[in-house]
Amino acid sequence: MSELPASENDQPKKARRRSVIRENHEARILQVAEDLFARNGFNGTAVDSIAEAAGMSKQNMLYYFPSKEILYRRVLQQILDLWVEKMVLLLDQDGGEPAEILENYIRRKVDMSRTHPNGSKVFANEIINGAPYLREYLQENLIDSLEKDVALVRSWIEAGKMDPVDPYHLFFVIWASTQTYADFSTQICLVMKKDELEETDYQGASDFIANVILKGVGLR
Amino acid sequence: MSELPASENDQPKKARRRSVIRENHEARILQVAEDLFARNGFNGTAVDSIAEAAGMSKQNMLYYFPSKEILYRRVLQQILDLWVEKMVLLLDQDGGEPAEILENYIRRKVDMSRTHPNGSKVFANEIINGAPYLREYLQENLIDSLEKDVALVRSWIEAGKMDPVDPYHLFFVIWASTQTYADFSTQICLVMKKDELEETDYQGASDFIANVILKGVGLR
DNA sequence: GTCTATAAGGGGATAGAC
DNA sequence: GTCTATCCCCTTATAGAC
Repeated sequence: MSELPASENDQPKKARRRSVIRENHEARILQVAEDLFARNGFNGTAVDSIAEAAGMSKQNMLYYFPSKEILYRRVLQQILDLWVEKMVLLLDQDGGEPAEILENYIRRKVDMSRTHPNGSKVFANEIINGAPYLREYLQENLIDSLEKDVALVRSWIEAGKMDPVDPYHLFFVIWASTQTYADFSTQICLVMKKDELEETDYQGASDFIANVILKGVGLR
Repeated sequence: MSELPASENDQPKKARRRSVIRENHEARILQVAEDLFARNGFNGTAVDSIAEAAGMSKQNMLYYFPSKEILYRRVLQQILDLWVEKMVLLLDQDGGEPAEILENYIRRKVDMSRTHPNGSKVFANEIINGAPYLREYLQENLIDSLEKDVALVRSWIEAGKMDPVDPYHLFFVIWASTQTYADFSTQICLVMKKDELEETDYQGASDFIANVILKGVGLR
């Protein structure tokens, strides 16, 4: 009688409710974990502190994510899925002009720093520390899409639409410039003497980066 | 008889030899500590592993640096002294033209990433994690020198020598672009499919950043 | 799913002999 | 200055009751 057949469309209330609880708890854990990993790094974050922030006991948290490493990998995965989906490539607007495509890319990346600063910081921590957990993922996912973007930029150069710059350095500089408003926000806030960055700061950053880079590579 | 007066120019051999040992050991510890803190962060670096890399026992290491935090602060201090001395300001060449001053600044910063990548990574880790240890130092040292640099850029703009860009964003972008070749070298190596960056990569980075930014702000 | 209890180990730091 | 021995806390993770 306690055996519940795993029927899809006739799921008993009990089972359905359990899975809703699981989803809610997992989502909450992932959210606070991202925040804490961003602020304290992997080693600096105690499982206990994550559980506390999520409003449950450590043991209960470990019921959902059996180990800290598994949880960390899930946090990374969540970030990367978002980045790959929205950020990595230029190619989602084939028809546009180079200047328009590049400017949109830059503005989207700054916007990502504004809306997902913690994800960016977790990612930055990972990379600085040698990318122990996501080296493979980057090799399998980042490289190919970047190659396509590089080829696109090369085609613009060959068509005489922009200056003959090195496309790799172009992307490295765009990534660095846009992500710095998330990763180094502490330093930026410090010198700007404010507690946190405001809308206008991100706006100013987008404008500056887009203007300087587009003009700098001969697209404006 | 065992009491040695602290005379300056008549120091007994024994004391002098001891102090040489101390200096050598401290230097070696600081060096390997910078490397390990860069790769693993503060929390990810065991005192034991620093001692081992320095070729001595943990207890012996703690004789020179009584605590891990004291050692870490010294590592940070060492990096910052170097940066402040050589990097932070534009002002050491009053006579030059804006384009020349800015280009030199950019090239020096890329060079810093090449010659002191570990220092840059330790610094980056600190900032990303909210600058717990060097917030004060930055407030006392970075802000003032930046303000001077910002004022200088403003004077260039007022003199009509360059486009009216926001000087703060200019510096944030220069910092990010130049430091990324140290901090994110793992990612850069990954997509360039090489084990480490070479001379020509830094050269290419300097050229790209200097060209794009100078042209981008109307200085070329 | 959640709790109490606890195992098991790592890591920072100190005491004291030599 | 260096070594042996040790303390003790923090942290991850598991066992088992409810």
